[in-house]
Amino acid sequence: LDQTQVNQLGGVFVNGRPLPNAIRLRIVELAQLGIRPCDISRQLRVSHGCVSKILARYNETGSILPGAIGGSKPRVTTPTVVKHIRTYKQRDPGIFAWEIRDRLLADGVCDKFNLPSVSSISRILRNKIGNLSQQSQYESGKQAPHPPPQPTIPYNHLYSYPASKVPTPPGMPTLPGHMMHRIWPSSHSVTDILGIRSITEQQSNAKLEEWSAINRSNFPASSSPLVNGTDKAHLEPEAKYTQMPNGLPTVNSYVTAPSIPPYHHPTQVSPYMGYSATTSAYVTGPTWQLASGSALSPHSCDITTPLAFKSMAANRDSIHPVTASAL
DNA sequence: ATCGTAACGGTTGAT
DNA sequence: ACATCAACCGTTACG
Repeated sequence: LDQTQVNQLGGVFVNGRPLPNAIRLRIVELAQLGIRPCDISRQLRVSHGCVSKILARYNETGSILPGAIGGSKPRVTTPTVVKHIRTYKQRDPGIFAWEIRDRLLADGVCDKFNLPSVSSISRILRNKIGNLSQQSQYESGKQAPHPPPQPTIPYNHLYSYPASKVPTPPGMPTLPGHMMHRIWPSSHSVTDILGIRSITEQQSNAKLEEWSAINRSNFPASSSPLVNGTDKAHLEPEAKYTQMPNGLPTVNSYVTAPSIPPYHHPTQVSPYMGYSATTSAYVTGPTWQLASGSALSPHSCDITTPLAFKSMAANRDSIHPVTASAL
């Protein structure tokens, strides 16, 4: 159950599982400081292949999050089918799943290969159509079908994919004002970000992974990643980890920094100070040890990370001024 | 020396 | 409740 391993660089990883978000975050941030990928790889002890992948993904999606793991895209349960099922159920709340199935076939909504199984239908009834009273919101607007049982934690603000595939480099191209707050990368207040993140992650590590699903429920001619992302987030049953954070993250503490200066004053955003400090706080946080244990274990390498920085700085000295100053 | 990428062994989760 | 299986994971190695 604990498949934690050590790579060639001495870094800890869990085979088959995504790198912890804290590390993903640092990869992107170091890159934004102008540090070369190969150096990031060595310093964070993450394979350069992985660094490359994460940075590439970040450049085109704007998110540091891993893709959606597992599951399968609906083969029969298309939005259209769900809509019809909802209608049937609404018209006749006492209808049986097998009756719905028959009707789907009779009404030509599905052919016999397209046809959902009875258990599928009942699952849809259970999960996607809980309350039959109000449901029109989903069709027209962008509201959750069933109200979020828990306060919606605004981690979307930190991790969501931007509406366009436009990379959000230091220059930071502008997006519609109302979604400016969604732009994730911010060189500003790393502490704030990590602070929020720790709370966020306390809530559920797995949830982040799930809602980060980019195109999982993506049907042909579907909408933007952003929409899908938020949709998915709202549609999640998410009854698994109902761990409530003691304090709620304040959206306001996240300050949007529209631009990232070419160079920072090293003291301003110093990986050495900033990261080790914030990260250790992040790691040793009170309620940090959650259920999803295995994925968190690599965080323990945070302890060793400062050492990595030190040795690097000692070794390479003035070879790469940028790197050196950043360290 | 760097970096993109495919093979590989692994996990996940909707169907 | 259980099995599939296609999605993704990070590492490794090659070019």
